[in-house]
Amino acid sequence: MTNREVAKTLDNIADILQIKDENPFKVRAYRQAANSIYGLDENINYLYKKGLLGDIPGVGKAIQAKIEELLDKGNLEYYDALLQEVPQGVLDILTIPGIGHKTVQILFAKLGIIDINELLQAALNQKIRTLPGIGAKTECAIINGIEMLKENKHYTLGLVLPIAEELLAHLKESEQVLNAALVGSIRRGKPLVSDIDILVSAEDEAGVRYNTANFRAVKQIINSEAGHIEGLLQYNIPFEVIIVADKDYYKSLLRTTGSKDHIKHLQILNNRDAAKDYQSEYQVYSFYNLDYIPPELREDQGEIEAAAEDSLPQLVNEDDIQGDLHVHSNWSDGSGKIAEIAQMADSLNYSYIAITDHSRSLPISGGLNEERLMAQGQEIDQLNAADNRIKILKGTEADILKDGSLDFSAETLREMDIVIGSIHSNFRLEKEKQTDRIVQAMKNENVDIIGHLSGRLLNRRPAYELDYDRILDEASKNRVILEMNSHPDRLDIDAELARKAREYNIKIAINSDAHHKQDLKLIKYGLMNARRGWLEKKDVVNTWSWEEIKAYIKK
DNA sequence: GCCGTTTTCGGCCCGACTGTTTTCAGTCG
Repeated sequence: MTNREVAKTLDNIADILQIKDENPFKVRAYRQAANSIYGLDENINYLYKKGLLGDIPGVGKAIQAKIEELLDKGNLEYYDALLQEVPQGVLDILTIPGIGHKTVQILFAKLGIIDINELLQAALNQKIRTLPGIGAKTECAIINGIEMLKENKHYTLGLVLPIAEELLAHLKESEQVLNAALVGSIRRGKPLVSDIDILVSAEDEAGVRYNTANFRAVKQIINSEAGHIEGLLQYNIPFEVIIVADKDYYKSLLRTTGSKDHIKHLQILNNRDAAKDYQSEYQVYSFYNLDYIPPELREDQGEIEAAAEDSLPQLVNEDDIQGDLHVHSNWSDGSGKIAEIAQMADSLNYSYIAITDHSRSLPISGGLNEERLMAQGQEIDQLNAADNRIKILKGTEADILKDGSLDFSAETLREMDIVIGSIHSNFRLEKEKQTDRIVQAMKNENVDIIGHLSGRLLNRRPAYELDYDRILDEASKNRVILEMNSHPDRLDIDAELARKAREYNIKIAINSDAHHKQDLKLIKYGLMNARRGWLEKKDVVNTWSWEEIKAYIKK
């Protein structure tokens, strides 16, 4: 069992206990343990073997025993019994925006609704509005919410990529496999993907078949015919393994990477049969008289024309990244000490890192008031004095309040090396008001970066209404940096807007928004998205030295 | 259910917004 699966189980237990209206502190205990496990650096099986489960914050005797049972037997009696009372389908209802545990409890108790489909039927029949405390508006919100969820038949790249990489590594271990790669939308770095596609070249298909079926996360093989294996992985993620002869590998690599529009456009360009033995994708593109096109650009958005004219962008690379400008510590809702985060940043060869904890209007996240912010600054000064391998920057992720002001005084903000302004409340203002609010923040001379601009949460919450032309115009005028938030649930701003921002000469910061030190590595998702937005090194401020950034943000 | 330079009990982040009400409960961050 993986860390994620253990954490998810504890989270589900918390949900069921909350629906059953049990002691809220007990609920929180399960949630905290789950959160700790989500953020662990180590494999939980390893910790169990070493007898270190009890060292995980929030894991006491009772939860430790439950984790051990899970890891030993693959299931947990306590949890199975809870599921008898409150089935999984009831928990799924919690994913509908605006529906919490109390509402789920009422739906379950009064109408016996046990899954999303039954809920939709009841809502369409106007039965929900008859329940105590629930009216027509909520009923409508339920219908809209379910429709939104049904449209989202896609998985976030953050969920799928680690499993895909594991399956790829597993296949590569086998002797029969000559070449193998992730292909399809994963290779193109799309934030949401519908399945995992892997291309394999092999002389012996039977060996590949055997190996695929033996991968630990394979739930079911649906189809297995010549050149092709199809099935389901954990979380019901569909996967496909495409097997070709080695001489066809690079041609197939291009074809299976897609996108469909990109391939179609290529074929119109040159309809001759490219039945050659290519040694690389570069060679395939040169057959079409084109420069090599990186997978992230292959969406038929002008990349083929650019490749023909030798004017493709030199996309930003992982090696270019010099630091991270948005990281939370245990001073607010992060889990790591500043010193540990700095150490991790050093191991990633960064030269600077900004500690940007929440501000006071986010009390649930332990937002800092002026006094604590200053105290944090002193700790950072001490750390910088003790160790100069990495520069720790003093920052804040200050809330943009409803009227566009920030909840720190100008005086306090001036003390900071870097200030991110972000919205964490009032998501549903009308378009003009929401835009005014952000423009107001951008005009604030102390704001350097706007964090997660659109507020979208993939598969969960749509972006809020904004006039993006006006935003880009003002960002450019006020020399405000826009954040490319790397969290795979956000990837905000999206690639399309990033590309547009580039036209306005707006600079982008690819930030991790890490809440655990391990999350610093999430930057790879932001990088993929930045590349999909055609961004080059010069567009991305955290490819620059801190001195260069400082000179840029000094307005 | 966890945790403890107040350790075996008694605490354990909260404030704004929304919808349903007519003073409040539920949700969200």
